[in-house]
Amino acid sequence: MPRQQSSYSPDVRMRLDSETLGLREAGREFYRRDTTLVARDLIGAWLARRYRGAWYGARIVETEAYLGSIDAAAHTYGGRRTPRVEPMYMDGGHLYVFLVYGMHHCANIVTRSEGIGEAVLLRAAEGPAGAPARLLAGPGRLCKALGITAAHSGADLVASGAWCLFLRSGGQPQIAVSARIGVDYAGAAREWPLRFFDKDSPAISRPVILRNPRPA
DNA sequence: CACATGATCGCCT
DNA sequence: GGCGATCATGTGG
Repeated sequence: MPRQQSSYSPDVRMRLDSETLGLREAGREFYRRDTTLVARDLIGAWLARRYRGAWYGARIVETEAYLGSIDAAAHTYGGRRTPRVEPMYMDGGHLYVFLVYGMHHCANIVTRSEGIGEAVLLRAAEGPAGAPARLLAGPGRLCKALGITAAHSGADLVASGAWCLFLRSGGQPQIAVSARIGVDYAGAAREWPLRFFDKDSPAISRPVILRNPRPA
């Protein structure tokens, strides 16, 4: 049977509320810190993109840290360098975007300094008020809704004019931790508690992952 | 609700 | 040549 494309309209890009533009912008040093800390601090931040003169954005509610050469789940495991992953070795604050399963994109924010190869995967976000609740609930959906593709791999989030990250202000969200999703091939690293999500968000990609879902 | 399946292609071995 | 840092749909309980 022929498969229907997504039921969401293909070109929806989330318009950023003008009031959120008053938040403070993350500078280079924010991204150069410890990758796991950055992954935590990205919960509640707004990723914004300028497209044809207007700003669009979403509030990040779920992330995963990928720890480079020591992390069997990371594309840079063992210090591997290929053309695809080269942006992951850029200075903190750049985008690393790749295609999975031949049809979905995954967006990451590079952390630490040039040559290290660590990053944070953006797994889910909430659109501005009025957007469908689960429009950005998953890494592929997030990229689709914001119009992010592999062509954006290597883009700079700091002072580029086309991208911006606004840090959360005010109340701290309740942040929960779990193992990462979809990395069962990664040996011991599959258990590492490197997934962070806003407990109260309706837009997280999956509910809490149980450690022992099916005891014998 | 909980699975199971197929789509689809760039990348790396 | 094999396989994903996924998702939408379909089945059955």
